[in-house]
Amino acid sequence: MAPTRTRIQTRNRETILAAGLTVFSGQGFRGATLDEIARQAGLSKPNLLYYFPSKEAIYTELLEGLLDTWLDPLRALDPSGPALEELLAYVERKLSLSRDFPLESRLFANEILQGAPQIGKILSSDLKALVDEKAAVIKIWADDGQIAPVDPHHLIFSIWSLTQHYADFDVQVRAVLGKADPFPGAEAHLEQVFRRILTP
Amino acid sequence: MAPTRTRIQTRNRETILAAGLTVFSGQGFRGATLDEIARQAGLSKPNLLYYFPSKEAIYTELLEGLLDTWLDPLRALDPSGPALEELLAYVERKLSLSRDFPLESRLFANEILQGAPQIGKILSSDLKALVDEKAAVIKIWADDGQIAPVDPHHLIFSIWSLTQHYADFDVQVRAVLGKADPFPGAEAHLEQVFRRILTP
DNA sequence: ATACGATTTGACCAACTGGTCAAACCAACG
DNA sequence: CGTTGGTTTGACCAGTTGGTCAAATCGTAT
Repeated sequence: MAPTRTRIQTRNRETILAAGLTVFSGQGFRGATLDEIARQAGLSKPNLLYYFPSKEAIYTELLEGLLDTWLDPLRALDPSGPALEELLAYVERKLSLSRDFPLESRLFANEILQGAPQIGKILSSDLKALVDEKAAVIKIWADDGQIAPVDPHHLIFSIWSLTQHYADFDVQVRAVLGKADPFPGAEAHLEQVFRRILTP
Repeated sequence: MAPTRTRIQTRNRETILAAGLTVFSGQGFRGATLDEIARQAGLSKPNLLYYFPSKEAIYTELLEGLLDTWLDPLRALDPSGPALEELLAYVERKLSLSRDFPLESRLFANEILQGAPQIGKILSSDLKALVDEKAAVIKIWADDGQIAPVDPHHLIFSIWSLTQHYADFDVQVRAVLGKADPFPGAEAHLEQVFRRILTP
């Protein structure tokens, strides 16, 4: 059963996780320090370690809590829905995650970039299984002629890539565009792009 | 004028930069250590610091040396060439960089992810200028009807995103696909995708 | 109020960090 | 051979790192 927690425990664990998200997403696991996380959280370092047994525990809990949220949009892809609309809705849900949770996106990107030492196993088991399942759905849609023929796995990679780019490379995108919020333009562009890719 | 260098200097500086590339691209700037770079290079730590004044100097030299190579494919986009072929060739050049220089790609990705503390300035000056120039070319092509209408800046972002994904998220791609080299599939997929996006 | 467990912290530690320095080493040229 | 300048290193340093611990403080149920 889940451990019983006091109000204070719940609040402080959340504060710490929020601070950890900020620091880990900007520095990666090795580059982040407990002192910095403690400062961000407004707690003393020993106090952090009263709520979490180690630096790694904070990081792991963040990543695992994140993964579900991150895959929900793909899970929601409905095999019985209209193919094109389902895929466009998936793109939009994924882009919304980038807009609303950029830190989470960068945390994940950092982990993968550094070789996925913590979640590598999960990627090749759970994630692979989910992707294979949804790729099969996409293949059926393509074979049916509901969408243009396309490699289902690479299509999924393309969706991930294009949507997460706006969170992960935010600094670059803004530097090139000037100061403007890139998301309105991104959304219109991506809808247009995927319509052209997928329309039979 | 460029500093005169002995044979040993040239060789050791290259060894150090190669080691630095490996370590920085896997850990980011803060996460990397001089000890680890020295170990990778097969040199002692004080010896590293005989060739470079600081950790940051190694990192900066790597990044700056990289940036030119990284932007060459975009520079080579020829306004007088046939639009679709030019853009498809650009995609292929960019994908080749991902295949042949994945460490360089990840080093760059790490720098951007962490807020581009070293090259932020260059992004909003040189990079922005280059992108604006090439975006204007693409706009003309679209207005001419040589390619389908598309937001030029976001098109460039899409090319960067889709091609670099296979280097930066290599671990994830391989985990999902199984062990296979993803690049042959990626190349065919991306050509198909950009043909559909750009064909008028 | 008081007693109890939950919470917080200052002091501390060993390992590691980027970096320094003087001394040793080495290659090549006269 | 010897000297000279480039090269290498062991010993060292001050600051930082993740983590520990006993003692102090707090909250609250009685």
